[in-house]
Amino acid sequence: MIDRHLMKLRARYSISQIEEAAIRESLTEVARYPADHTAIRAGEVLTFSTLLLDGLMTRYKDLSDGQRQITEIHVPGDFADLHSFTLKHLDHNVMTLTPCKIVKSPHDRIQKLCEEHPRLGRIYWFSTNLDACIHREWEVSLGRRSALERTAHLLCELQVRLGIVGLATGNGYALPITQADVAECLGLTPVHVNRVLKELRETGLVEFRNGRVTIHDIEGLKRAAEFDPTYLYLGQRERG
Amino acid sequence: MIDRHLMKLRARYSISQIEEAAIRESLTEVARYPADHTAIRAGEVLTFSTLLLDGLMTRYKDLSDGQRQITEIHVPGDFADLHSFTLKHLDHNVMTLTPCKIVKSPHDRIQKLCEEHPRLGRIYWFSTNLDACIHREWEVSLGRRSALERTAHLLCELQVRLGIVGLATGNGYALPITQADVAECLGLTPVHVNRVLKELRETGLVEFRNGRVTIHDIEGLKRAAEFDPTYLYLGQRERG
DNA sequence: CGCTGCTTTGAAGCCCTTCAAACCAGGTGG
DNA sequence: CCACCTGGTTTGAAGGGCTTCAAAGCAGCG
Repeated sequence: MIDRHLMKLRARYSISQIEEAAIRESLTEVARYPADHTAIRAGEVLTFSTLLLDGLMTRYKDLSDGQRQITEIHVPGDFADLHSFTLKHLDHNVMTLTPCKIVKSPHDRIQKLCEEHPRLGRIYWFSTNLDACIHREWEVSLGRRSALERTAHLLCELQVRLGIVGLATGNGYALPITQADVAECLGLTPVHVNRVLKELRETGLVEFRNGRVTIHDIEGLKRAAEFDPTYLYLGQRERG
Repeated sequence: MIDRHLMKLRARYSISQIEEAAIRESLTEVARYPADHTAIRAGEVLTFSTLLLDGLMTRYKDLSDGQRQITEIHVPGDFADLHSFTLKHLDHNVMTLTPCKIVKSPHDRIQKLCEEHPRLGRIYWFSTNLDACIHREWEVSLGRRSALERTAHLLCELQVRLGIVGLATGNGYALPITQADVAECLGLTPVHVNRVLKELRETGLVEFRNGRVTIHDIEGLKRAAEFDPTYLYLGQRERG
């Protein structure tokens, strides 16, 4: 059930059988949410974190004029809100982009897990810091990259992150979201996202149609995005 | 020496004398850096974290064409790179904006601190998550707010964060950085930052001159920025 | 007293937005 | 079985916010 979560962890750290069992014990209730469901509202007191098993979720903030900024996309294997373990309530909302399956991890169990397995505690701390790395890279995109670069960069990031959990090949991946969703990630209008996607398609780099990303030229796409996956901290990070 | 760090912590948590002593013991060497000094380069292996005592530092990323995006400003009392405790090397650079005084906290001591004082461990975990909150708020600014709103928002954020550590009053604070630095925070050109600052000045909201921010209308400024400080998680977070 | 780095201002241009409408596919009901 | 509806995609035309390029102004300093 939590295979993808373990794949994500093991892309950076080795996880022993004992640790794996401890992680499993920290999980409780499974739930399913429909698409476009706000799972967590900013400000509400949380007593558990949400591990995404299947589907896509996002963190987002709304502005008073109805605009919305998505600050991160979550793929299966991610905790959508592990940071709520320390924050207790969130500064942002969390919603599903697609129908999702999740499993809850109560904060008292996470605390027990961290106390009994300090190394896992540090790995989960790392995991929240990895979210911050993604936030920083998005800041760079939003602040300095052109619409085309930004779009290409997002598609590269998802290719890598979905690839880690076995949901992407070199050719592409399922991405059953709308162009409006992409626009909310990129700080653009849906109209302009549409034009950018057209350009990416016509230059033969990548195609995003019918909820699927098909990459025709991965190297060209990375070049267009100036994509450097270092910020995703792949590869084993310590022995043992 | 670490008064401001303690002020920052105590703005959210109570810290006992024992915990305070333990924190002090985790610190070693003090260092001074000149302005515009790159203290940490992306990728280099780190064995300690850097606590900023005095001055201003930033996290930033460079792009191949020479553009730069600052992803966070650090004020006295902040760790510039507590996340290096889990990341071991950074995905970004850290530099001084002004002459700075820092103190180092070796990772092995932080680990000891967290093991012997698990509550402090969680508070430091929280602290890195607070950086992520700031990153998210900046994503919103960069993605959705106009140049004027963005600028006003940054000035509000710094007013609050410097206020926590006793470096700002309701009237303003010292901010000895250039308009070009501000531009690198906001994803704008220095020229446009200059025009926006002129507008903020002429509408009587705030003045940024000679390395000092003078706030003439704090409520108006907050309104212009749609500033909501919730994301800074002020106020006591638990009993005890 | 001229150099240097920062700020300020002007003019022109472009990237992206805005507004509007057509197109298209899938689902529903008559 | 097709007309209709709905949500998403696509395209066009006009406009605006910010950039780019250029140069002048200004303060601190050797």
